[in-house]
Amino acid sequence: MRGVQQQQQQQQKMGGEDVHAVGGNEGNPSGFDDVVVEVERVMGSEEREMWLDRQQDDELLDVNDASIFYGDFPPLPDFPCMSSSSSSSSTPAPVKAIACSSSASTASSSSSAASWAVLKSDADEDMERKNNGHHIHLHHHHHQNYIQNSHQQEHHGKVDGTPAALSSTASTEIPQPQDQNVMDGVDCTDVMENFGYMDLIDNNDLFDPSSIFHHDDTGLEEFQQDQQNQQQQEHDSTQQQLGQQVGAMMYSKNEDQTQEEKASDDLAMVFLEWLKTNKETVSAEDLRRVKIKKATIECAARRLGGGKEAMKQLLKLILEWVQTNHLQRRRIKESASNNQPDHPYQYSNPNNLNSSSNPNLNCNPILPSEPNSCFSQPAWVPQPAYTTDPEAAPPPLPGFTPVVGYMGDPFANGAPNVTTHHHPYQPPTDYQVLDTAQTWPPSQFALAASQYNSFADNNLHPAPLQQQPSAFPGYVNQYPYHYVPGHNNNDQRLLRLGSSATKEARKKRMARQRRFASHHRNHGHHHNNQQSQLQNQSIDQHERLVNGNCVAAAQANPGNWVYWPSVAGALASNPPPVLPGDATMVHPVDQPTMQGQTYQRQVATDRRQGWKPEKNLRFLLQKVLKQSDVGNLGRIVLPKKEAETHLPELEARDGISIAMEDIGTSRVWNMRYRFWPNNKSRMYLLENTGDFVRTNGLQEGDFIVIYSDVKCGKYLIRGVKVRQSGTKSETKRPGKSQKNHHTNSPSAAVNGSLPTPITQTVK
DNA sequence: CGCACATGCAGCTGA
DNA sequence: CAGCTGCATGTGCGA
Repeated sequence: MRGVQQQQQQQQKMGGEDVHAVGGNEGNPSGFDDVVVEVERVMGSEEREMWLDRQQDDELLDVNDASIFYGDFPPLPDFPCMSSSSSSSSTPAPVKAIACSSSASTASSSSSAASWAVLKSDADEDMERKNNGHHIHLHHHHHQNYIQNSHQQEHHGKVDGTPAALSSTASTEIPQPQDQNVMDGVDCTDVMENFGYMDLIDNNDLFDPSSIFHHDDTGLEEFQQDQQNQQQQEHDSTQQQLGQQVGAMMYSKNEDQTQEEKASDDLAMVFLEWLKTNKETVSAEDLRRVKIKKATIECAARRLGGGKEAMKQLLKLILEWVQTNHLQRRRIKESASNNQPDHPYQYSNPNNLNSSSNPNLNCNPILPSEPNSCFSQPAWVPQPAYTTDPEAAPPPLPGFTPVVGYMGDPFANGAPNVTTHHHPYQPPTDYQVLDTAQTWPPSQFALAASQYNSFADNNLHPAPLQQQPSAFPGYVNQYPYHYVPGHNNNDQRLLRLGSSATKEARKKRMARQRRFASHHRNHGHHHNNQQSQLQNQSIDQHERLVNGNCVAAAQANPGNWVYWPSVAGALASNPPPVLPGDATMVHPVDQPTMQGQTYQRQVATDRRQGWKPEKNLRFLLQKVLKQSDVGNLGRIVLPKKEAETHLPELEARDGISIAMEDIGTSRVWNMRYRFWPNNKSRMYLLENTGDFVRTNGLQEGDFIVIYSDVKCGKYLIRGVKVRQSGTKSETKRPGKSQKNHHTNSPSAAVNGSLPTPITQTVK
């Protein structure tokens, strides 16, 4: 399951960010992103001087490749990488707390796994060497720990056909005579020499990484060797060679050599043409700065239809982009005559700031490498929601209002980090990590990505994260959080540059976002199936594993293994339109009986009770309680259809333990979800509800609503009392007469099927 | 008529 | 014998 989710997430992630300037990228699922293709030139020792700015970056890499990765990409908190988290929920994590913590560490390590293929132009060298040729170097760096997720490996294996590729530190170096430019195990691929830095902040415009998954290390290696040989033979590489190399690089994975060569030729021609046309306006410096993740390239190529033609097209796009955007920016920048060194990373991607400075961001959801990693326990531990004893539930961390739900907030994490480190409310790293990486379901991911895109467009509107916690809209694009402008001019400049996307680019982004959204939905179903299978195998085990991921749950139910639902179920459900501006209302039917003021009141109540509207809750089902539900039987019959649709599939009649967090009290109830055979059918029940009902004073006619937290996949339950105004408590409804067929279904709720007293008050 | 669901009730367990 | 568990049956609604 997890693997699948991760994959999906990763894919999604990729979608949002791939083409970034060197810096960054949020979502490159290292799983697939492990291999990032950076179009950059391998810095020769001699060149270092010229690349002071770059050197810094390199150092960053050296220090912490993970940091690079993170930094490079804008943290997409929304990234469901968590989905892995969600997946994680279902993921086998034998030991609760430990699992989480370990995962966290893993995450960091994995994050480092990001490998970059750097497209570099040898321009510099050429320049230095008499402009005699361009070399393309592919650096591929991996992190040893990179693959911890077996699923990922599997995935890679499938895709790449070379599972080892991911894990292996394949460094593909091409004609870089001097050195491989490997830093701390991080290999960089220099594809184009003399190529400048391409600020690809808006690279999204150019490429859609969504489909990117993997790369074939083997391919890279081969390519590298090939390139090296070539280099030896023809040290005086020409521009054409460069072009070929570029082409080869772009074509690099899994393509047979012949194909690569052909592609290279074609690409070379394209490149040459372009060079001829623009040699006067484009300098080696410019080209050198063009850095594109390999994964991005691959993805983009795929999106363009794949194959040689796609690569050609892609190359054209890139060149065009360089021509139109980059140069323009560069001129502006230069004219600005800023004293600050032209730091490629900074310049290209604001995120870099973050990454470099905050190594802890290892959990960046973007990192495909380690979905699990996101499960850093620390993040969860503090969550009051899972505390068994409501009394004991600690208040939300000061200064970090959004607790559980908020953590998941896309920008809770990313925004602050991305923009600057100055944000006063920047949550602890753990939280961020947790947030993003851990539990985000794919769907969120997509949204996140889209939001991210939005960010690019809106980044100029600063808004302290903290200030709008409640506004978190969930999946909606109307992302309330805008990146906070950096305190330093550079940051702001970067942002502006990043937002300099063309209308065309914007259109593309929008289209991509739409695609992602639909993609997620599909994935959701897929996950669901996966989950089901897993459960079939061993429910108990599954429960344990899940539990392990949710430390809080474990704490809440010591000794009790509970099932933390994976997001899958939730995802499977119709994507609930999140009401903009109110995260609480995950589903329109969320509060079927509440309307207008009543609802408002409810929200207020929720907040008072510690209910965090920021949570990304997805409405699953609701049930108007019958007498038999609130009696002493301690069980509630659940609507069959909704149960089957939104709750984990039950293979055994015993069902599964399921932790239900009481939204109102944050208390976690360990309930059992099961079914009874009934006339060739099933009757689904939620057992062990007695205490919950009593605690909430629920009576017949009241209803419960079950949500799933899309971030961590846990289930939440809410008891809603329905009382006629004036009537103190007992509202015995003509129970029997009212069938709640419709009440159970969201749609029904929408239709107002729920028992809706003329005037009702939700207590 | 079939389905979903409310609940009646038999059987079992443990105090 | 109370309480719980699980099944069976009755009821209402929709196809």
